[in-house]
Amino acid sequence: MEVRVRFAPSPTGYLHVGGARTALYNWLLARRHGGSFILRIEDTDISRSTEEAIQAIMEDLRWLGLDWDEGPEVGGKHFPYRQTGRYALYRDAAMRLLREGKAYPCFCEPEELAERRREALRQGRSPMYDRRCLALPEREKEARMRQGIPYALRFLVPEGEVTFTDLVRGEISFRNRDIEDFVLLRSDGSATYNLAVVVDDLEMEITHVVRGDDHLSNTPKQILLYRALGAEPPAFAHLPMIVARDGRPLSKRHGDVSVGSFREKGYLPEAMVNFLALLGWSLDDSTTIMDRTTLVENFSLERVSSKPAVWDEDKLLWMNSQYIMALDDRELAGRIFPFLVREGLVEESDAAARELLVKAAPLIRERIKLLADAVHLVRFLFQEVEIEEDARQVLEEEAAEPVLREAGKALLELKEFKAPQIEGTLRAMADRLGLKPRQAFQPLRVAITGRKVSPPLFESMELVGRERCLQRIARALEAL
RNA sequence: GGCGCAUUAGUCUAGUUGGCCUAGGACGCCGCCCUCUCAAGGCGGAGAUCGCGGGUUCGAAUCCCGCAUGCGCUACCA
Repeated sequence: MEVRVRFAPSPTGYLHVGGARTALYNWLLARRHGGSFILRIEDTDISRSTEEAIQAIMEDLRWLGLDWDEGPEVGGKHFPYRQTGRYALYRDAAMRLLREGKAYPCFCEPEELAERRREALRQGRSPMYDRRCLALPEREKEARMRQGIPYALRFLVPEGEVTFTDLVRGEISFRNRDIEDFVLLRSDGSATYNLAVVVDDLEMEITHVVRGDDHLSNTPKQILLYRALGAEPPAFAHLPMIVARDGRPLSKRHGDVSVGSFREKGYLPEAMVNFLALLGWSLDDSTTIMDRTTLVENFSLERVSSKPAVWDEDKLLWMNSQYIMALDDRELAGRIFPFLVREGLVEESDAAARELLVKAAPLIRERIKLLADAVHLVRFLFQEVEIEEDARQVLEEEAAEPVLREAGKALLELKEFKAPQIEGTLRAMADRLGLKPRQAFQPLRVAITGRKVSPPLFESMELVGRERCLQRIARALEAL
């Protein structure tokens, strides 16, 4: 049987890392088994769903390389792939349940239900629906319906218990008497989450429901619904939550955890994917860096952990640096370039700048953990330098003036303005002045790059070029 | 209150059927080396009585029971 999985975000905000991991695991499972990965937008909550959020979620999924086989923009035979277009399906299912006596109308008002719930809690009782509308005489129900009194449709939870095998956690069971008669259709006719998911997963022939842990207690309700509809439930796998260091579920409270924000900070999608994959899953006892192919070839739900994982950005950062170091010059430059454009350092169309960046790539590769880190490291290549505040002190040191003076002369006489030659002549100069390398080179670094920290000096000078180097040295000298 | 799930170092985790675990790997941290700055790299180090308490066993992180803590659900949200 073909493996069919889905990622079903509700577009009430941006895709956050927890959602991204859920999507990734689903995608991985589909790719591992040559199945289908379906994207379905759960926008039954119209008031909170937005079109922008849908677009943003799709953009983030694409950025991560999680392509869907069916869903918005790609279509599929189970169209449409957003719940707002599937009302008829939910209604049909609900009405069928009503006809078969597996659901019943409830005329209770939301406010009064809320009040009863509060009261129950106050008295230490379980705040479950008391089925008072189920007890209504048939004639009374019909009368009220005829009068047009709005009603919600509740599922009549049967007796017994629900036991299922979660692919991550093993056997889990719930007693039905702990499950209340949940609402299927709201009084405005719209479907609630539990009804919609079941109807959709059924209609879309989903074989594995892989989702967050927070849905674990919804599962028995859904299984009951599958059975009531005369269908076999799919397999379930509940992923542990991603929490912050304080042990609470990761959320906005802990800073921006949207996938988009990581992209903007300069994380690589391949690093995100690798890191996300390892948040709750492992290949073995030692493999940490894995490319997409390795992930696809080895992913299995059996190796998914059931304990919540703490989001550790330090490790993500390290992983990102690993992926950055693995990029070749041109690729790395290509990824950094947009960040320079964003900073206004270069024009999008500046081909020469692109080439210069390619040459600078080997100098910065091991010095950045985020693509955005490159900006301040290469700024001096694209802009005249402005000496940074904390770098001025370097020029105030005693050795600064003679170094700049002598270096200027030495560089002027150099036949070939290449890193090895530059290094040779500058080291000789340092010897002549009786200075340690550091004493001799720091003032030059500040003059050329404007900062105390920069890519390797000689290579940087080569890229800046003789003329500009001499100008910068002269300027620094004037400023003394 | 009820129901459910989880519990190996600061963190991610390995540990699938009890012995190869005096608990392995990685991030982070500390030290040394390398060094023109910063990194990267190399070498080394600290850090876990495997939540707690019982039990089963020749032997338990691994099996059983109890407890504690945390989290989730308990909506006409998803």
